[in-house]
Amino acid sequence: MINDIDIWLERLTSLYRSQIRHAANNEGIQPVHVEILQYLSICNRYSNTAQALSEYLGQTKGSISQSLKLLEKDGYIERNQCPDDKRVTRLYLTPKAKASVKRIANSLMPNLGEAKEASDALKSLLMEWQLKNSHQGFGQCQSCRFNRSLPNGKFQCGLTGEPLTKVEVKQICREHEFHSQS
Amino acid sequence: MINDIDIWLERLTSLYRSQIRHAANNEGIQPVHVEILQYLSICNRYSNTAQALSEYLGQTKGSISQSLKLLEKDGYIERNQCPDDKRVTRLYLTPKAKASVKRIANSLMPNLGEAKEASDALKSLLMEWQLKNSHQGFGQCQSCRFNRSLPNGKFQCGLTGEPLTKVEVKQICREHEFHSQS
DNA sequence: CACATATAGTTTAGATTCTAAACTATATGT
DNA sequence: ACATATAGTTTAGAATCTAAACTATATGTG
Repeated sequence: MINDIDIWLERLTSLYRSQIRHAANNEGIQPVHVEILQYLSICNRYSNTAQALSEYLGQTKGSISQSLKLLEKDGYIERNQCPDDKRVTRLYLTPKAKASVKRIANSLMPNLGEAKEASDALKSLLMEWQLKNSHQGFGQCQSCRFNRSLPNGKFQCGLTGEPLTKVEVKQICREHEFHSQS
Repeated sequence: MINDIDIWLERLTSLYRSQIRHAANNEGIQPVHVEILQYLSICNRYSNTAQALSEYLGQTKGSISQSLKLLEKDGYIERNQCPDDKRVTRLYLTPKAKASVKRIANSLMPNLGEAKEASDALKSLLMEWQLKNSHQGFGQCQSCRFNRSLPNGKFQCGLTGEPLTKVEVKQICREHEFHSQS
């Protein structure tokens, strides 16, 4: 027997995808491309790679690779080989892509960001889910167990030791882990 | 600027789809087919049609039609022309399909149905969303403005006038509308 | 009744995406 | 030096998606 929460989640998912499809149509690109651009607009500087995208969107590397080729051809992204690890190619949004992402964000669920309780509920749902499936990764630094608050009001990543600005602490990171419960 | 709730929703959506994809793999069918079977397992007797599926999943009728053809060939669904309106074909899950749906439900988010607050938050999110986009439809009768509670503990649909059992009042209906806010 | 229009669903063709597997290249560990 | 792991690309074939044309039934109007 399917329970209530599955039904709501199912419906939310379908609705969200419908909206993404519609937004993609308006921009003249594919739904997956919207998701890729969105991810790149909210991920941090450790997480802007094809591999991370593949994990985040749950699709094969090959599929992502093809989408990226198209997005580059159409002037939405730029690629840079990482000097520290030459296997890695970092991805960057062009101004054209940033404008698209902005338009899309405005078209999705206007003014829904205000719903504080809903936001908290979604977060805790996600947390429980990821913990249960030991499917770690992908969350904002501000909710990560590696994140430290410094006395000066700034933040620091306990994994890399690097300082994080107020903007960066809200970005999505591959290495994100929730605080463990018990 | 993308806000928090968009990020959580985005992530929940991606995770959910990953799980569906995985479940579909285990069953040897396509992800869309899982969604179709799930919908048919929770919709009521007015809503088990190709048209409703097309609206619910936000895909073209052609696409749905093709999926249904495959599902019928593989013994997951049966079709019956509706005697009252011969344009309509009603869809029914076979025992094989019901078994699949059961396995899939168990593999998704074990024990997550208990989270009462999360369930409420999702519901109110959905409600706000559907109202804002005047995108009505698809919800459980128990939250519909047409649903009436009878003195004997049973329910009645104000649109069709038909009585609803305790099971039916939890099913998904095409004609569902939330109570309007003001 | 005749006609126009709306709705449910199917079919077709072409573009796109997805997956799986083989492949290149760089890093890491012993 | 060697085995193994990781990042990413390429390829081929299967599946999906969309859009548009099409059939069939219902409904509304003069």
